[in-house]
Amino acid sequence: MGIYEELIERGLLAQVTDEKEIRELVNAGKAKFYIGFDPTADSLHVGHFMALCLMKRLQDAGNTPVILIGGGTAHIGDPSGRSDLRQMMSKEVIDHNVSCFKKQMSHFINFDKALLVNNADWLLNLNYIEFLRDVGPCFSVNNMLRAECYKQRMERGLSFLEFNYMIMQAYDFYYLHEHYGCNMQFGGDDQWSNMLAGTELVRKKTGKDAYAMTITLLLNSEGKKMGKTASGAIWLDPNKTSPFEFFQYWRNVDDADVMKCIKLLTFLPLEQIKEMESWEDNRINQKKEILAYELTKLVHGQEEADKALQAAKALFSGEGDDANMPSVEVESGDEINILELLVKAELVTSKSEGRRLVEQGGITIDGEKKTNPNEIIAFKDDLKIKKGKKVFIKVIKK
RNA sequence: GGAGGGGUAGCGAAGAGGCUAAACGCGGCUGACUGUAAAUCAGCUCCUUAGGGUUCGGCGGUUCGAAUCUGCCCCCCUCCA
Repeated sequence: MGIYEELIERGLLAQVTDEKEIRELVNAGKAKFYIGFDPTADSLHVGHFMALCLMKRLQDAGNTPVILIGGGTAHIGDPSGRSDLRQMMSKEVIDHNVSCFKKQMSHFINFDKALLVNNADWLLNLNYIEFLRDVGPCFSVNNMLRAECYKQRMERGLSFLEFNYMIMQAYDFYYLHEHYGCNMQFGGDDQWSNMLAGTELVRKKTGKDAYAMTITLLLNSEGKKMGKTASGAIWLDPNKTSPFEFFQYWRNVDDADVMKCIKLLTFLPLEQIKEMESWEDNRINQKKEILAYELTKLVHGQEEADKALQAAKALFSGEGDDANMPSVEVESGDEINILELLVKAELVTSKSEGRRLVEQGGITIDGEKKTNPNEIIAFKDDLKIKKGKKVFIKVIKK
């Protein structure tokens, strides 16, 4: 089985421009493919994770990844699937984010056999008139307006700035094709129209074929994007989302989504996954544990994954070692008001919220349920606080 | 540039001088039931030193009293040019 078949089997591919050609290219390890990353935050998140995994898979099969950092396109902002205008980012912020991305990706991709480019290097110096005369004739506004990615914005308003995003992305492909021999583009399925614009531009300008394929968007059984919680994205940066939180996110996915995630995101061999599919229902929690462990290992390394697993076992089933429980340091005297403690430990954002929690019986400290919001807690070295059913934290006195 | 409509809590959306810290829905939190799942049910969901305090795009004004009336400003949408 070739890598292409494996990708299909895992359900990773959403759309391709030319199945036969792409299959041959990829299976022969002859694809030089690019994926764009918009540096709109200072860390990659789970949404990027799929793309990184796909890159790794293809790289392992002998293909060459080209990682394109959208340092230039970030100045415009992609309107695809967006209901509102993106905030314009300053050059300093973009540069900072770019460097953070580089660092994170290097844990993942073998850069000896990959390229990393930043489209700021060619987009920022374009001359408007020259550029328009160069690629402008290749784009039909009529066609662009029909593109799915603008639909939503056609109703709410689309600025000319954002309208140009597609052209920039298409130009990237053309540029990479010319300068680096890049013959394929990958991206999220929401990028499909932008990517098609690229293959068409390459064809019109050079007469050569270029290919595009999209990765399935990671949706849960309700059709919502995964990798987000109420408080924001799940980040790959351990300082923004701790390995334990990361582990717990996957440990808690819906039953209906477990096997899909395992297929899509882990590197477990397909035979093993098939075997897991035949497991009885009561092993669902084992599956979730495997999913969480594998993904944590991929992103944060084996050691962190082991720690997260141990901590989870200690907290939820009483086995294992609770030394790896997530912790925070708090400055305090030997006694502290319970509400103040909760706020300082960042378990709640206000004392009102803490008061509510305590009154509703949601706080347990060192195994003892607290219901009096005015209680003064003796604070010697550390306290184990449980908030609700799933949030555990060890508060250490600074 | 002209005409009209609009900006209310994380989101959607009521409210049109006091009874409004602001209906309702979603989301979120806690509890019950469970399997660290889903579904369901109950409560909670601005801050607080628990006395109060600060909110309805922004800054002023009228009034005993303003999310509600008013002046200017900012932003968004629709139609016309």
